[in-house]
Amino acid sequence: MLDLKFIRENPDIVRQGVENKNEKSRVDELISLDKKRREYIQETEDLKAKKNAVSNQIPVMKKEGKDTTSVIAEMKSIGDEIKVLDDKLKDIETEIENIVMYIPNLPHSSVPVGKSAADNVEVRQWKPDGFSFENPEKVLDHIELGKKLKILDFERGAKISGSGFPLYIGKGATLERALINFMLDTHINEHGFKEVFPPFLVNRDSMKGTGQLPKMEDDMYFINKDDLFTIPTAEVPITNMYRGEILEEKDLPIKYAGYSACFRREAGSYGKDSKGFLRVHQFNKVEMVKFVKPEGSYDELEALVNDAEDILQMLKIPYRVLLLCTGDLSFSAAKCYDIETWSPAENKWLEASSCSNFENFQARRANIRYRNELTKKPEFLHTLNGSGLATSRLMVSILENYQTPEGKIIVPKVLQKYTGFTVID
RNA sequence: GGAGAGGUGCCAGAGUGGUUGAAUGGGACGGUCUCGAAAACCGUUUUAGGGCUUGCUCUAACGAGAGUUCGAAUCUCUCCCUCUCCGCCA
Repeated sequence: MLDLKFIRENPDIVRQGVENKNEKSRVDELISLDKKRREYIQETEDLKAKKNAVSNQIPVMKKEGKDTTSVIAEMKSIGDEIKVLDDKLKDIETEIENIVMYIPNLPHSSVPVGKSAADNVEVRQWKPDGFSFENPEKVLDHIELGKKLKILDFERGAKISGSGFPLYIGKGATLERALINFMLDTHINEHGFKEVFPPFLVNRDSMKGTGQLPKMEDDMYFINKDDLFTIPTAEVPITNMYRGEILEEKDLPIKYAGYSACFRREAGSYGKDSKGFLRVHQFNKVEMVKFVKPEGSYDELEALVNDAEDILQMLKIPYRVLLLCTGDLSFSAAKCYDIETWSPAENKWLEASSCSNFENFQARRANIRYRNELTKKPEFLHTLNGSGLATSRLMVSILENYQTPEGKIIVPKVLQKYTGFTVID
């Protein structure tokens, strides 16, 4: 959520930012509503002040034995007036909220302006020693490998739940678990994160806090009976840990890493890049979330990307880092890097991580503040999060990059102590 | 799911219709005292929003929302949460 005062004072900046994000805005409407809102506030508060003053006199008058019936009657009519104004005010505030909750975060000045993913900028590429994009041998894709080695079963997953719910079996399941543990351990022991294991179902306020609602409601699984949403990412429960709280400046930055299953309806995306693991309704992810002071948040973003990259370097998976252009940025993000890993069978890059700085956009929605030691005032902090990383797309790269000409899979060195085996055959 | 108790400031805890944004205690911060510290004493200590002469002023908030009333932390209703007991259960 953007600051109403900021919108009021900088309508052009807001309009431009929203346009660069390929979104529509109702800034003008918002500004005129805001003006009306302030007029109503003044009117209603003047009446309330008067009412309070007179009401406080009533007990005094009674004590003095004076007749209060006419004052009471007068206050009653003022009360009715206040009620009418308050109702109007509430309507306006609801309308303002409806507009403001749909205004996206503005892109940071360092983000390239662009329309679509084609305008994203490659920042760097990394590949292990001796790696080549050319493959003399025939490479199997992850679906073929999964079937041949009996470690992935998409058909039975579909029978149990539906398409997009993969089933991991035997060494495939162990490898998945090993990967999760390896990533968590690395972030906790080497990158200074604290482990958290969050709930997978969250309430409506949490979904609003991180920006999934109201805009993306159709993409979320919803349990009507209990008014709960399955999380699309651990970002939601972890960021909302501090919703409505004021933190101490000395405790910042706060860094959490947590595993969760992630649930996405992916409404309307059937057919496109949807085979196997490429687009699924349930996947596993280790998420990193940071709560930081505003002034250092862009350094924290760079560090966050590096922490995610570390995992891939240890796994020896080729990857590249993209700086997303304005048009490809998500609703809540001010700046975002995607990390894509290489799939030799698809012969393309697959998005495995997204690291974003939300500045105070989420903090404002979720009302997460810290007390500035200098000013002693509560201020909104900045939130960031990054996948570190999502296993499903990463699993594609691991299986495909680590296959042998005979169609076996070598377990990456760093995962071997977690799996207890070195080859899948 | 059933029965009961309860949700007040950083914490503890009073307050059952009338200047109560809230007693009292603790903590924290500032000051006096001290070589220094402790103790003692004095003072400060929620947040959001509006207005203008930016310092003041007004409004709102005692789990959330609605209601009664001239006036609500206090009364009524709905919801949420916590605790205790019972039931069920990984």
